[in-house]
Amino acid sequence: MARTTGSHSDITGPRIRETALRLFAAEGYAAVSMRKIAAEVGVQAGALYNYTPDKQSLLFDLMRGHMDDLLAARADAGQGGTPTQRLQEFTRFHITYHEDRPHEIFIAYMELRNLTPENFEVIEALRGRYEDELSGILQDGVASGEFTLIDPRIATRAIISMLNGVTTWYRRGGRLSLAEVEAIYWDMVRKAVGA
Amino acid sequence: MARTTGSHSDITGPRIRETALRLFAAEGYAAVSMRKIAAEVGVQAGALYNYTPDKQSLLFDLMRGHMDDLLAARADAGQGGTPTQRLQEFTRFHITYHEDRPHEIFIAYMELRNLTPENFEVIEALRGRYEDELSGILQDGVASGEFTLIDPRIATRAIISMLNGVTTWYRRGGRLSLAEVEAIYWDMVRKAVGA
DNA sequence: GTCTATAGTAAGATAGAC
DNA sequence: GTCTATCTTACTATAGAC
Repeated sequence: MARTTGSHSDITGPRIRETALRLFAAEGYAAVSMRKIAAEVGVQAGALYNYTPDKQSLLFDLMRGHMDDLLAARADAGQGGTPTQRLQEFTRFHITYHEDRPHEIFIAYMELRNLTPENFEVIEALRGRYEDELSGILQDGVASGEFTLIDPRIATRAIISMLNGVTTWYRRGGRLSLAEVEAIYWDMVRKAVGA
Repeated sequence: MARTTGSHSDITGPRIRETALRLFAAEGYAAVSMRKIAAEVGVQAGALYNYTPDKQSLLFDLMRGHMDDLLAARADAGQGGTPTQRLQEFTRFHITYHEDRPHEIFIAYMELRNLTPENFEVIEALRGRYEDELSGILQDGVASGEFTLIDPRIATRAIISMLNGVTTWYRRGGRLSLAEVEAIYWDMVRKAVGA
């Protein structure tokens, strides 16, 4: 798999990002060396520094890219309707979007502690924007009387935690289809908020 | 804080475990060096090896100790009553037990990937035993007609994920008391299972 | 753009003095 | 039981040839 001398920036760049993402998710940022990433990509360690100034930037760029993509995809998704309809759409969106991005969501929540303080602030702000969408839905639902929640802010965190858990066990081709998973989780979320 | 020569096995042992637990939870197993643990304990790095054969054993012993304690505490907790009563007790137990052990639960779920395969098998089996308790409650509730769940196995994972999320944000002395947190989560769990 | 080679640092773990 | 000192390995990052 190792390559000889040559120019491959259009291939190597994405491969470095994909490989780093996969390894960071599987083994953790601190446990993955630049040499290991390079070996799996098929280059020498020094070549990585043509694409990232350092290892921390590699992690940060992966996380920021994921959050930007997530927020953009969310902005494109359906947002109208009653709070119940919006909550169902949020549940469906969250599960579907992350279904084939288990690495991204895992890193986004687990590698926060390995970011420098400045980088952490940026990612945390983006994460807050995403979770505010769910908070808004829950608050609207309580206001309209559709939902019965003791504490919408805590409910936001509870629902996000529950939905994120999907990626820890769901595997395509397993016992359940994605549509079935969505139905099971929506059933629990809907009932949990009292809709 | 550094100590001079002397015998302190009764003090140093627990301090090493406490310090390693805290640092592993805060920064991750791979990111914490033996030198760093030793520095916070107040000994030199070499002294740690009087208490653990290696770093991996230190992590494994912490995780196994936590799971053993958790299962023992669970065995002592109330187990009788209807499925609804048992589910409420499980919810209360899980939140209360982990409230002042956020480091332990964080490590138990996040550092699994840093265990050797043999050690992973042991911890995973203990974790399965704990989650089986919840699965049993949910299955009994479905059988008795108290709960309406599409898939009790998925519900088990969803509820565990939701409850584990508590430790990521709950801080003693914050806006909510532990009793309030228990009430909020029980309200959502109860409704989610259709009780 | 990638290579080889290496500088400089830090890691896990051990040996032997006290 | 702890210390100092060290072995060996591995790490991030850089320099210069091609």
